[in-house]
Amino acid sequence: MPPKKRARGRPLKPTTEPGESASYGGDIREEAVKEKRKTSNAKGSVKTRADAVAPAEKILHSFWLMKSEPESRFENGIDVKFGIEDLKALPNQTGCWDGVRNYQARNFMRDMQVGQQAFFYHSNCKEPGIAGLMKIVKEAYVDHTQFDKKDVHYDASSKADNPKWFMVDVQFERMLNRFIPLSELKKIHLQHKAKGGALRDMALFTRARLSVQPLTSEEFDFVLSLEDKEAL
DNA sequence: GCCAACGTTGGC
DNA sequence: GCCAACGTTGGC
Repeated sequence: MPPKKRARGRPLKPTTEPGESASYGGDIREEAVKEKRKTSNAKGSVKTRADAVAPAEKILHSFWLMKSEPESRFENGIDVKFGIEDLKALPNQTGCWDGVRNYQARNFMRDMQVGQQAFFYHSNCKEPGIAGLMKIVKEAYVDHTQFDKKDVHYDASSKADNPKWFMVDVQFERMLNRFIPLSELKKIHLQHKAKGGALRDMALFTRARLSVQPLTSEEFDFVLSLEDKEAL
């Protein structure tokens, strides 16, 4: 992989570990495990034994939304700004998505596969929303910034022999034909929640604070289709 | 700049 | 293992 400048994810403060059993980490997968246990448990009891069931297959998501801040904001004297234009400006238009310090978001990054697409979402700014598309070009590997005392996302609790935090490499793919503002997505989400539709359960609204989130292919296609339609 | 939502921590 | 206090996210 080309060595490159950094792209930063949502500059979350380093948190100390609650252990790997993050409350939401792989929630969907856990649901799948539960289902599997139910059906494969001969006694059909509520109680299940972990060693009595076959491991559930990993349910892998294929589409993603990743948040970053396009406007300057200083954290410990360091500017955490990283918008889609910053990614575009890097060599090979590629950067590593470092600085993610949330277990659920980390787990999703570890599920990412090379070639998958992600929306670049602008957060904490004048007009939040989806700016463009990028591609995962390197699967999850250790986020070196957790060991760098000078880095905003330094995590003293993470040990080199058992790193807590990971990142992926992303490459700019293209801008959307138009910026899709959060406000518009929200209106659609509310409509779909009331009457049904692709965005009824979109993580952007059901898990607003999650900085790396999966989309179903229906959600992805729907959002993408908006770029060629008139703004609401 | 406010503050609701919610993830994390730590006391018990 | 509960849950109150705390800290952060991120829209508004």
